Amino acid sequence: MGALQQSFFGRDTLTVARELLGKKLVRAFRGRVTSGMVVEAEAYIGRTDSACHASRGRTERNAVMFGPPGVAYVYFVYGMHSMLNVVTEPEGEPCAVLLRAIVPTEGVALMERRRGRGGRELADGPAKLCQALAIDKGLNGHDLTSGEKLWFEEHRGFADGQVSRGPRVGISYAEPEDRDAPWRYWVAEPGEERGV
DNA sequence: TCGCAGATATTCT
DNA sequence: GAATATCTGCGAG
Repeated sequence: MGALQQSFFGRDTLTVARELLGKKLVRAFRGRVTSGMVVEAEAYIGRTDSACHASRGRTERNAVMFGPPGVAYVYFVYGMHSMLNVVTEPEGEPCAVLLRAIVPTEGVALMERRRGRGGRELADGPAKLCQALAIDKGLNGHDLTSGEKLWFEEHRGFADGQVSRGPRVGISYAEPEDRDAPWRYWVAEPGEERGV
């Protein structure tokens, strides 16, 4: 099958964030498969980005970002929410892409069960996405190129006209110049999002 | 339909 | 002890 390899992730973070749109995120858990198409992502560029966790130096929590690309960086915030990131750029560069939203494609019923909700609210936020796919900190450091448990596949692409760019969300603590950086990418018209 | 405040646990100072 | 890359519920319009 076509799990995306390290060569895809080991590039410029903004490029990876942009090209991740339209890719399929697949999760295998307890013999069942759930998946969804990525429609929103944000880039966090460690060294020069005050919004990135790694900008304040290496800690035990963000150590994964300093490792090789193609690895999952999962962390906890607000006491109840997990978030899924993918490490990018060559090893030693603490950069990552935060996945903010997906459109469910397989295992929708199971996701609704895990979320206790359905429809558009199913996985249109970083924490919702993790809950829908049963992602928790146990997957921190997981190798996404192995094709096990959690990985990315080719699915479809989006033309530039369908992709919007803008400032990132929830990083008011960052320096103004980083706050305003248009490093968030999302699909303006997925086409079938309102179908359900 | 929109905007605001509370919740909850891990991490860092 | 304080802060956090959020979500949900509630109340008013």
